[in-house]
Amino acid sequence: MTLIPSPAQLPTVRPLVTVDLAILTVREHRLHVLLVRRPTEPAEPYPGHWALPGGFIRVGTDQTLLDCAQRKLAEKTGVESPYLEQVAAVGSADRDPRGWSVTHLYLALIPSNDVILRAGANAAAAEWHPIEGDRVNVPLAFDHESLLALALDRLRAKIEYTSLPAFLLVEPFTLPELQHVYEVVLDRPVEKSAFRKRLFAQDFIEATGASRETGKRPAALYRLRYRDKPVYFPRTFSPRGD
Amino acid sequence: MTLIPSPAQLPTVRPLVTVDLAILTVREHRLHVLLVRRPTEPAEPYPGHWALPGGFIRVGTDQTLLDCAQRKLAEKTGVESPYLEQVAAVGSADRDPRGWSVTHLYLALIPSNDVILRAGANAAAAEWHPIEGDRVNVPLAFDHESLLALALDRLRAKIEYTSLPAFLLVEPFTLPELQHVYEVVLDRPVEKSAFRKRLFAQDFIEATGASRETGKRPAALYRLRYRDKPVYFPRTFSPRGD
DNA sequence: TATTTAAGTTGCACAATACCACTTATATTT
DNA sequence: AAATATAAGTGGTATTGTGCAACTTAAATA
Repeated sequence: MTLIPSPAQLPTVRPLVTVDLAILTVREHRLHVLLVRRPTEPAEPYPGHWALPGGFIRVGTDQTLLDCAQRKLAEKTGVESPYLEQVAAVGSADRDPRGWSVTHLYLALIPSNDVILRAGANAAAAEWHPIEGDRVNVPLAFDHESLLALALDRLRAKIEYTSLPAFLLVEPFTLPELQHVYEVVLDRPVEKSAFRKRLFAQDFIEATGASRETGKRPAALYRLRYRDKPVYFPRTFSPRGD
Repeated sequence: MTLIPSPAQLPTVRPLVTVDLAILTVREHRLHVLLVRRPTEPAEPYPGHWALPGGFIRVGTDQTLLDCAQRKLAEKTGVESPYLEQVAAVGSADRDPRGWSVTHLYLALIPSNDVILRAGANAAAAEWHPIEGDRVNVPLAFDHESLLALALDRLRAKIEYTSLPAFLLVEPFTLPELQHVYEVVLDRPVEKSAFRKRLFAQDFIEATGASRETGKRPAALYRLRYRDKPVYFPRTFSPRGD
């Protein structure tokens, strides 16, 4: 009996593979995260709980991990090309009661203005929830509280030395508006003069010529020179008392 | 006929889930990466090619993604607790001919001295290969060339503002040795005086009292104060001519 | 016209690094 | 033994980007 070369051994038991999104925006002077309600069927884990939007990779539909994240973002928000960044992959035997699972966490920054929330097929409702510190005001399904904390850590770390917050605003925007976004995310005041010098030194914004009337002296409007990626500053922010 | 609540729909077709490691060290004044040879059976993809060490998650064995990375690292090198960091997850329909797959890339830094290379069950040979720029001198299987580039990018970015290179040395080490590791990884000279002032300002190293004879003036030996995590410097390195 | 307020600017202080010259310790050469 | 070479290690000024505070400017309002 001749042995046919045995086919390569592929694992028959495979982990569940998902993508989850921490979609963040600034509304009413506070950072918010988009949450969806899990289905209420008792067969589902965490029925009725709030969760980060996400779901299984669709092997037939999604060409890449990033495609999958973009698809889910568009499904929930209608936003097509926001800032979208992979934060981390978290995988373990016990994070999902249905079995060994790996989730791929993406951070999305979008301006709150141009969002039309859509309840997805697998989610009864989608709502903005304000962020208090590292948490949100409702319990989350699975390990989504720690996923949210990871995304917030990433955002707050990068804000110290990048222009990421610009992606939370609609263009054109004024410098006081941009400064305010920094202050909301960092949860501390930012010094006006140093802030503006940083921006101008990198010249990643340009004046539109127009200005916005706000009741007092009008503020000049700016747009980004490059929409695709953030600018890196040579040093971090940090008030002297550190 | 009564409907039983349908069980939650889990995907029946699931991606392959793997972990790959970029294990880096400095030998003979150059950065090296550990590569293994893929099995030569024709049923295997990329038979006989060099590849980053890695493999499928073992759902029965590995409790977490990190556990899996640690297990594979120990299998190949015998090193138990090096610096190990998740770099990124890369997933797509076409990166592995056997089907939709996601790999989880980890970066490991180890001192070359205490390594005993072991050919694993699924790899005929394990060898150090010198790194030239972003590449290695042999073609790699799958998308491992771009994975390697990702790991190198991460290392080089972090070296600009952290003490990561210390994990590439055995303790105790001298400051000229540490400086040399920085220069090898950055592929540019580092200014001695500024370098030392940075180190001392963070005080993450302490003198052992002993010194190493090198032919000329002996160099003082130092050890790390904290083995678990790198130190972050307040600014990046960068020569003025940038 | 004076006042108020937010937008925007100017100038000096300060901290960390770049760069360069110098001193020190050891081995080697004369 | 003294001079020399070389790598280890130190000190001092220049430069850069931020922190901080006072100032000017432009509009709305009293």
